[in-house]
Amino acid sequence: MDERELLLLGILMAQSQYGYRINEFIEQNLSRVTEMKKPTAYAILARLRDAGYVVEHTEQAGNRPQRKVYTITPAGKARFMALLRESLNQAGTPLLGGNVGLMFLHHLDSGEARAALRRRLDQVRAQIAEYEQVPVHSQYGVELALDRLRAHLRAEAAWLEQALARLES
Amino acid sequence: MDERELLLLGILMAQSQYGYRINEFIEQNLSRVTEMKKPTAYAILARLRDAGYVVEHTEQAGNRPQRKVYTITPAGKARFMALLRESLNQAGTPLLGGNVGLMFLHHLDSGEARAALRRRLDQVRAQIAEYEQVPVHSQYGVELALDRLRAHLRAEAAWLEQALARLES
DNA sequence: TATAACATGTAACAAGTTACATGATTTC
DNA sequence: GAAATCATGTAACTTGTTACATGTTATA
Repeated sequence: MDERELLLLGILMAQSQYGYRINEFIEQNLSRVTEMKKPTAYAILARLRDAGYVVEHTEQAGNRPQRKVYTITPAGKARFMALLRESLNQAGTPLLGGNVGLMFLHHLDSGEARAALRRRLDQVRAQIAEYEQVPVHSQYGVELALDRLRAHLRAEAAWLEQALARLES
Repeated sequence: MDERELLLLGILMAQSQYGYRINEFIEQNLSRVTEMKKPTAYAILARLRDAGYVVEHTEQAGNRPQRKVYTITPAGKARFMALLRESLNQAGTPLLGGNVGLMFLHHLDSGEARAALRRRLDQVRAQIAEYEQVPVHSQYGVELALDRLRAHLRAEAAWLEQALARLES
């Protein structure tokens, strides 16, 4: 199941768009949800077109470079719903990074270990603060995803606090 | 920063080992921490050898196929500590999957949306139950990493419950 | 007048996975 | 006698990233 394909189709469900704008939107608003880069977006858009999930028509605004506007087809909408159901029905284990370091924490003396975890805690708290300030752009359901990320950040902070408390004793 | 390199060096910090056993250990005990596959492990081991972080000596037990046993060198130990510090000091945003689906949850009618989240909740609860049963093999610091994963699974369950409650109202 | 923004892409590269190759040996 | 385990790897494939190519038009 390709989350990127679902994302692009989902964006096109709301309105027809050209690649540059889609990528721009992702970079500016969805950096926390996906890390898809520009050439990848263009490539997947072309793939979706070849598969008949979207149609492409070129558009020219004034004498600016021509745009390739993508519009989702009925087949694309069906594909979107199928991918959406697939994605929502699978929980997906949170395989988060940073675990390997924790595994070997005991190789540091307890002073350094605590200092490292404290630094990590500070970073997580900073991230939480940053997320609180993210504007509530209720476009699509971004808030739901952001809310989930916030919950996990808070869980990470709480876990670090608890791990630190255990190290103190 | 390559977590896999850190992992292999960390395993070799405890004892010299040959590739097959290392991979076996990872598959059996660390499937939740890393998804590194066999050929990748062999490749990184060879790379570490070329870099002088480990030395390789072949060993033959009876007339079984010969093993390449890897032993960490002083340079390897230094490298391990450097990677460990680097890994521990960076928090790393939990970029978890499944967010894209959530973004488009509103494309399902509320009945189906709730059903999907409930299924997801069931899966997360099942995973939590599974984790409770993981034997406490205090080899290395696996428990610390597992404890963190458990915390995130519980946070995910709590978040899903809350999201469901919001959908009901 | 230089540089950033607009708009689309290609090409080279990096990294990891799957499938396959090899050959002995224990287990069913 | 067949299949699984032991043990190491290679080769082909997949996927995505970075860097580059191209050409126009606002902006500093």
